[in-house]
Amino acid sequence: MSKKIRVRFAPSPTGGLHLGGVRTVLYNYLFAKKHGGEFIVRIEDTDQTRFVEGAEQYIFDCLAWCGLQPDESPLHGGAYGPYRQSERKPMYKEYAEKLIANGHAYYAFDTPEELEAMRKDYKTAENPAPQYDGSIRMKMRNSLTLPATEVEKLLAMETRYVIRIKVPQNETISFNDLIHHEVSFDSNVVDDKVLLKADGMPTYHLAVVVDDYLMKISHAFRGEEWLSSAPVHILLWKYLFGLDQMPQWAHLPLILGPSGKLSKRDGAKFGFPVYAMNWTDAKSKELTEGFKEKGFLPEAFINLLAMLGWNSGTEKELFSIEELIENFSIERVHKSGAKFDFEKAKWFNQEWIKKLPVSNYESIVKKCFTDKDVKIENDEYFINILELVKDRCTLLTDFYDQGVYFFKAPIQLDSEAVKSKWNNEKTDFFQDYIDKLNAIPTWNTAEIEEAFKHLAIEKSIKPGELQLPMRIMLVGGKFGPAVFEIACKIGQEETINRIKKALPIFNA
RNA sequence: GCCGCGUUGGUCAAGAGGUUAAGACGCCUCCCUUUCACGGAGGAAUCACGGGUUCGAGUCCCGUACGUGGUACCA
Repeated sequence: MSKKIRVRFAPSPTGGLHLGGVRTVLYNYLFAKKHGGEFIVRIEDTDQTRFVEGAEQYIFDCLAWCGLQPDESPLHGGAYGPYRQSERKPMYKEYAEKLIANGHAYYAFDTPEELEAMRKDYKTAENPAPQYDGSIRMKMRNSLTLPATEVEKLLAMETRYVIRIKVPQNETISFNDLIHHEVSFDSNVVDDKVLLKADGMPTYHLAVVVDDYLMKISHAFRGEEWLSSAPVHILLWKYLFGLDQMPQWAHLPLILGPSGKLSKRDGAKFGFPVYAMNWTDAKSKELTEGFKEKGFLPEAFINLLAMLGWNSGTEKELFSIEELIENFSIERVHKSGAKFDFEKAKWFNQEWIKKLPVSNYESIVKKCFTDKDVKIENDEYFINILELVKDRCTLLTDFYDQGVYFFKAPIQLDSEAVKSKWNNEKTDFFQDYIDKLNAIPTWNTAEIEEAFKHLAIEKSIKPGELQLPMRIMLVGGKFGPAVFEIACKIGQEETINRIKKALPIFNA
């Protein structure tokens, strides 16, 4: 009885992959994995005017980064290919013609100009956007209004035509959505959507039902922006394959930006990424930053996306992909859209930085350093440093600022922080401290600190008043782990050098 | 305009007729720390509105408002 679980993500290769898209992938993936099913990626490239070179590969790169690998796709193979709709073109026409034969669709010969005229002529105050529907299809040029001989002739002459669905009048079209439950529409407000375009390509509406059928899709998850066109799909399933064959629908809530629907613009305006990875528009050369390049861990990205529209019902918020698979349930997906909050997103990343062993992201962070010409010669030392500063980083890119001073002396010293309390006694202290440091036989944190405190007491200065200047000398600013720890890590010679270099700056 | 979907603190949210309406992010205060974080303790802040139903409504029903999506030979 119960079919094998098969779900699909069906993107159009037209540009960057945004948050909402990845979340749709994620929910598909989680559902499939939880039920031992298959996750398919089908490329919906039926609109040749919007096709963008490289966009398909980019989508797969994003999925790979997120760790959401398809079981079947144009790149991964599978038994239900081809997985690009452009390569399936002949299949759709067959079904469109079947619909005509059964009286559920018709040829329409109206030119774009005629359609435009129709929209203008029938436009009224109450109906500002007239549709090609049951109330006006009999006034247009199609195989319903033209004599059969005329239709034959037009077809024989290879006149450009489209095939439109003939939506019945006065019916209630309803279906049971996994998230919204019972949803229904009055068929009179559903228009006769184009099924097959003049170029022979199917529209989304035809393609999605034909392919979902042929690929044996059991559950269809998609964004809520599709809910309004669901009645067309329901009708098509009814006419073509039978409602009992239809997948279970789940229309996922939208992810909103600070003001309405989340857009690429929001990202630019508010300074957060909306795409999974960097995307450069081929024409404008405009670069849109991605979560990956912003310094997000894929674990965190997945985690935060999962929580945007779903909740386990417990207080747990940090989930690994395995835990998500185990806990996910479509019943707990919310009905309403969620506003994306970058602050919370950063919190997830910070938590994952703390949670994961540094070896997980060492190479990514290393690249941040080498990109800025800081050479990492000792991996063990590098990992050590990362461990030391990880609590201070919310993005992977933060490691650079939090850790550079372990590899090279600070260029700028925040001398303003010490100036007001700086005096000759302190200069004197540090000069003597240099000698003490030189005398330390085995360089370690305890010895460095011991020498510091003894000398401070000897000179009757509170050690606390000397720690900040010392920190500025070594780090350059008011941040970082314990000072003596830092001194220990950077070494005897380097510590002394930095103090020597800083003294004249403080005295200036 | 019409149609669909939605509405618990600033944000994410728990909640399935009876709760002092969880928790998290952010914000504020304090502790820890003579740095910055981490960690810990506390605080401010919410059921869109109006009618019902009910002994009792954030929870059910109806309206209104607001938000959001659709209204293409785009997906």
